[in-house]
Amino acid sequence: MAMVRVRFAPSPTGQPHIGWARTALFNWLFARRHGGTFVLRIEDTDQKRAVAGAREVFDAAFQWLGFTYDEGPGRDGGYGPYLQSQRIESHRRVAGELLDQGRAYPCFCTPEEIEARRAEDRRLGRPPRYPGTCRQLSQEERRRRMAGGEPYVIRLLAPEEGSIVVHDLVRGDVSFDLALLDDFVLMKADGTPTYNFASVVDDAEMAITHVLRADEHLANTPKQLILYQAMGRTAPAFAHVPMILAPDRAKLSKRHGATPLAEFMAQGYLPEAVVNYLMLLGWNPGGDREFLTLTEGAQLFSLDRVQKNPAVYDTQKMTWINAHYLRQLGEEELWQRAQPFLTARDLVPDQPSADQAAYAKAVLSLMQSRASTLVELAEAAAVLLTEPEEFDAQGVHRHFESPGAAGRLTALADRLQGATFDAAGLEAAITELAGEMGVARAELIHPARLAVSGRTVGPGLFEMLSVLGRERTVARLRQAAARASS
RNA sequence: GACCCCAUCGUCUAGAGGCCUAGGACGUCACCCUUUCACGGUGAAGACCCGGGUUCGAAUCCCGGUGGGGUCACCA
Repeated sequence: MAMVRVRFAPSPTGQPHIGWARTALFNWLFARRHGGTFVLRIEDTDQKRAVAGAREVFDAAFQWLGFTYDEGPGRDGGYGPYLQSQRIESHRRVAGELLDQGRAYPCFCTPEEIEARRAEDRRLGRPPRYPGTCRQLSQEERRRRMAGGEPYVIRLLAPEEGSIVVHDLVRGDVSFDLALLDDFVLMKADGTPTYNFASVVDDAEMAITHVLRADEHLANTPKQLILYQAMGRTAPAFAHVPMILAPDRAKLSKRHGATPLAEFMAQGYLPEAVVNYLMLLGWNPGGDREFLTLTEGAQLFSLDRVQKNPAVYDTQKMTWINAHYLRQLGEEELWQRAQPFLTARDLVPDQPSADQAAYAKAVLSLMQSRASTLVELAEAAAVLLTEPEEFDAQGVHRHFESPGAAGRLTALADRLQGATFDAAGLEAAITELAGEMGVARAELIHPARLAVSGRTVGPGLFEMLSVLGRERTVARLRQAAARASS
C-alpha cells in the first residue's frame, strides 16, 4: 500500500465529544497501524458558525486523550493550509474549471423557488430533487446573467442514470441509483463552497488515501464519488465506521448524550480508560480482550474487524474500565492525578508541605480500591483529610447510642495513646483491649471507624488508623466519646 | 415518504455452515473472603428479531417481513 494519509475533519463548532474522539481515534489507529499520516483539517467553511479558538480546544482535547495529529494547523506537512476556509482559492479555481469544462453550470434559481419546489415534491411524495431548470440555459444567457450581477450558485452536472458503487472498506460494495442524485450545489451564492465540494477538493489536494468517518456520511459518498469523476481525480478509499448512539438509541447530538470530553475530565475519568473504552466501541481485536493501550491498539487495528452496526455507549462499562486503571496507578502517580481534584475541594493546599503530601498519598492509597473515578476518590479521601462533621445516622444509633459506648471509646483512646501506630501494632492493641474488657473486637472496631471517619463503611480500621496517626486518632476518639452514651 | 446501512444476553461483543448445550466483559443477583465497605474469587439468571428457503446440517448463506439507525440543504 502506498503511503497512507487519513484525515479527521471536524467543524470548529462546539466541544469535542465522545463521537468526535472515537472518529479521531480510529483515524489515528489506522494511520499508526499502516505507518501513515494522521491529518487534522478544520472545516470552518461556514464562517457564521465558526468558533474562535477551536484549534486550542482541539489541541487540549488531543493532549488529554494522549494522541494527536501528525499534520494540521500549526504542524505543516507540506499539504496545507489545514483550515478549510484558507483553501477558498482552490475551491473557486476547481469550480471554475468544472464550469469551463461544462461539468458544472450556474444556477440562478432563488432559494425561495427551490424551497417551493421541494415542498411540492414532498407533498406529492416524490423525492425532492432539483428540476434542472438552469441546465437548459444557453451559454449566452449564462454569460449575460452572470455579467449582469445576478446571484447564482454553481451546480454539478450530475449523471442522470446508471448507478455508482461505493467500495466501502467496512461495509463492502454499496450501490446507489444515480437517477436519485440531483445537480447538487458546489458553490453557494456567497462564493463559498458547500461541504461535499470543499471536502472533496481538500481531500484531493491533501492526497488523502483513506477517508474514515462516521456512518452518517455514507449517503453523501456517491455525490463525492461523481465529483471526483468530474474532476478527473482518483477517489480515496472509504470506510464508514458505525455511529455511537445515546443510551436511548438516538443519534448523539450536542443536546442529546454527546458528553463533552471536558466533562469526563471533570468527572475524574482517566484518559487512558476513556480511550480504551472508545477503542473497543465498534472495533475489537478478536478474542476476549477488555484492556488495551493506545500502543497496543495501534498494532492491532484493522478495518475488517470494525463493527457494522451502531453501538450504544454505556457509561457503566466505561466507569468499570476507569476503576481498573485507577487501581493500577502507583502511589506517586495516583497522587499526581488526584491532586487537582483534592485542591479543588480544598482538601489539600495548593502548595502542600512534604508532610501534607505524604499524608494525602497514604490516604489516597487507602481509598484507591474504593473509588471508580478521581472525583469519587477525592470524596472518599475527604473523610480522612478533614475532621468528620456529619456522622452516619444509623451508625450513631448503633455504635454511639448503645450502653457503655462512651466508656469503650474512652478506653480505646487511652489504650491507643501508647500503642504502636502500624496496622499490626494497632490490631494487637485493640484485640488485647477487647479481651480485657470482655467484648468482641467488633464492639470496638465499629464505633472507632465511625468516630474517626463519620462513616460505617471504609478501609480496614487498622490500616486507616495507622494512616491517620496517633494524634488525629486519639483526638477523634475522645471527641466521639464526648457525644456518645455513657 | 424515498434511498442507504444494520440486526447475537439490558449494554459492549466472540462467532466466517458442523468445534454452539451460543463464549467473554459490564450491569444485576447469590455465595466466599472479611472488623464494615470496596477489591478479589466462585456461581446464577440473561441473547442468535420473525417467517420462508438452500443444505445431511444454519447464529453463520439466500429471499421476504419486522425493527433500529442514517441521509435526503446555498449545514458540516
